[in-house]
Amino acid sequence: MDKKIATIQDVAAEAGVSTATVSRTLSKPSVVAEATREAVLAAVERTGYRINATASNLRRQRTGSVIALVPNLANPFFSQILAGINSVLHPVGYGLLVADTQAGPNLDDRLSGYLQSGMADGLILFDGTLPVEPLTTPGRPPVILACEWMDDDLPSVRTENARGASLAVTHLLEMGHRHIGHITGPKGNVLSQTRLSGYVETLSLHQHEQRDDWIFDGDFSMDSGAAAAQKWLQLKDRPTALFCASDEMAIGFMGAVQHQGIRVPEDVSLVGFDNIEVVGHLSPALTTIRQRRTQIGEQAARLLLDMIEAGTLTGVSEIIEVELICRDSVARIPT
Amino acid sequence: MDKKIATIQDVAAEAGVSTATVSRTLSKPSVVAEATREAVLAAVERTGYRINATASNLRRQRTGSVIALVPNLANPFFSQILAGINSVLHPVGYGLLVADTQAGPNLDDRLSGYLQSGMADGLILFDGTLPVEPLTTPGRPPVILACEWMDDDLPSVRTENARGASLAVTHLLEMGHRHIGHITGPKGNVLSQTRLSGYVETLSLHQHEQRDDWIFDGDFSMDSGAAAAQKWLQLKDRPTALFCASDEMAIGFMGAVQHQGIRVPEDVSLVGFDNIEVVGHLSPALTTIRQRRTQIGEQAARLLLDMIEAGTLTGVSEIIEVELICRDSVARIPT
DNA sequence: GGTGCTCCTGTAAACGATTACAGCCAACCT
DNA sequence: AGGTTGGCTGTAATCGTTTACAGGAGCACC
Repeated sequence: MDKKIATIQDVAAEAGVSTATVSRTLSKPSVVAEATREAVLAAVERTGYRINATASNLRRQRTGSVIALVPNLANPFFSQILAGINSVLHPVGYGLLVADTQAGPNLDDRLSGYLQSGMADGLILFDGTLPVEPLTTPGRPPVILACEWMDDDLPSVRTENARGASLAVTHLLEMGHRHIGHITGPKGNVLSQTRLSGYVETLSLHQHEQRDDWIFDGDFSMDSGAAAAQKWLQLKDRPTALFCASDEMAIGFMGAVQHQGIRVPEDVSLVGFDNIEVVGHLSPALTTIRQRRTQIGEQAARLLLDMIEAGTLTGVSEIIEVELICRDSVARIPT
Repeated sequence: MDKKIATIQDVAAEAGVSTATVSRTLSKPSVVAEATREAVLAAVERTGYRINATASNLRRQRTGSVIALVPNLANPFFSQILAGINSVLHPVGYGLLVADTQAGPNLDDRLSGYLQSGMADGLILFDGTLPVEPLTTPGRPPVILACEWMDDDLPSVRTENARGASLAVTHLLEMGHRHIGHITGPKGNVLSQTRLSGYVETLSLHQHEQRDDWIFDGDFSMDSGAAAAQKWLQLKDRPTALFCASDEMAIGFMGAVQHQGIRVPEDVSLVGFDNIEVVGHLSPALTTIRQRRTQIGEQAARLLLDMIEAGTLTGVSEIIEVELICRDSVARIPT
């Protein structure tokens, strides 16, 4: 029978009221009389009416959705954050659009494309290396940075990266290690830089030896961890412990050295960063710095919603605590 | 200056043409005269005009987005699939909305909510256990199932699950194993069932011993793999090899038994399923069945787009090939 | 009885695009 | 010259809501 989807007109006719009343019943029930409200709701029920989001959004000059702009969607690191974002957005009627900054040709255009497209009421940016220039476009929606951040005063949600690095290195020192290396994240990334300087500063603070060839270039990926392992193996004077800027690199490193018969933690100790789920199931289970990813997502979504509702482009930032998770990848060295 | 975002009216005024011409220039450039086109494009440039997607969608009776309904967004298994979906959707101007079937209270309502919301032109469903009843709603958009599937004739994209199981078990048999166990996925899941029966049938085919206590209940998670390991350890008569219905369970199992000093593959051989990235970096690297996840996403998106453009609710299905990836987690047993 | 409230509801104008339809003009043909 | 054609453009209706504004009903108070 009802081939077509009912519109607000149909409901109005069915209930014998005007469309305005139907609309009000649905959005601000308190202003319509009890009897009318019931009649309308009954009509809604009978017609199977569902509000047309597109029309509603057009009229209300909003889109009802938020874009999460992720550097690489295939990276599982983000999925849990997305879950956190969605858990906040969905209950209040916002949809989550995801987009990949790697897809497509020109990076600059893409960011401004998303900003100006009017496809979303707000943007969650996970990539701190994007050009800032498009962010100055006049009618742009509010933006919040998650995980990474820029030097500008854009609001952001991030974790205590420097403190995480410090926790990791301090732990290694406390376990008696004196030769501590580091595998970095990609160059030019704020996370890499912050964790690296956290590592450097902690060692300086305790006046411990630092050597350039104990710092290995990585890019957060497992493969880069494995590559670092090759470098480490070739070293004459190897550090006895490594702080890895990501769990994935720690996994890659560990797999590669174990393949060569090197034992972890007896021959080399490792501390990771992130506490992704798998590292607890490795053998040895990886000692690491925990980042609460769900919480990052939730906070970012919440702060962004605040900005959207307040209609402002500026907002507060938030720092999420990190925590050292001790497992079995660090050996105690007698001093 | 330009505080407000330019509308098509502004462009029309600026270019000295009607809004219709502007619209045509942007959607079907071939029908407008060269000179006009240039004038319009220049005006677009000057005003910084971006088409308002909401208004366009309302008029065209579409939404320009597709919903991916994932059982658990935090599960990294899906992120690569989402990337595949997006890589197809984005170039043709569709957005990807992601939603979690676990969020919120009533499952039944949620699916029908998404179906009727009119928020999307199509739906990609990753959960084969959802109730089918809402799928009979009249004005619903096209739906495609990915990975999992239902007994109905909904179009789907899936991998060769039975063949994957068969490849895994056959490989173990060829390596000389005669006592082969299995860790299953969650009960009631088609993937679990199909992989389990693939396992059973392959063993039957070769007339090999099967024992109920060699089949361990799992749910695809690492924890459930670790739990299976405990059961396996308590067994008097242990299978020498296990086919795990997911890589994650294989990881959990391997971690747990290695923790007890059991060696893989010398003491127990393992084959996983999925080929998630991390398993290549484990030690030993896991032998597994590869599912091309990006391809699953791409195909699902492509088939769904076909249905959307054709305006039909029925479509073709696609089966993606699997492949055995031999690594180091299976020992050869002298026979 | 008139005035002023309060409560509720209806009218109608937006929101910003797309597109069927019609009209205009120039060129071409007979 | 008149008719036809084809290429291009403009007019205006339309998509389905929301909401400012106005209006009517009922009531109380002076």
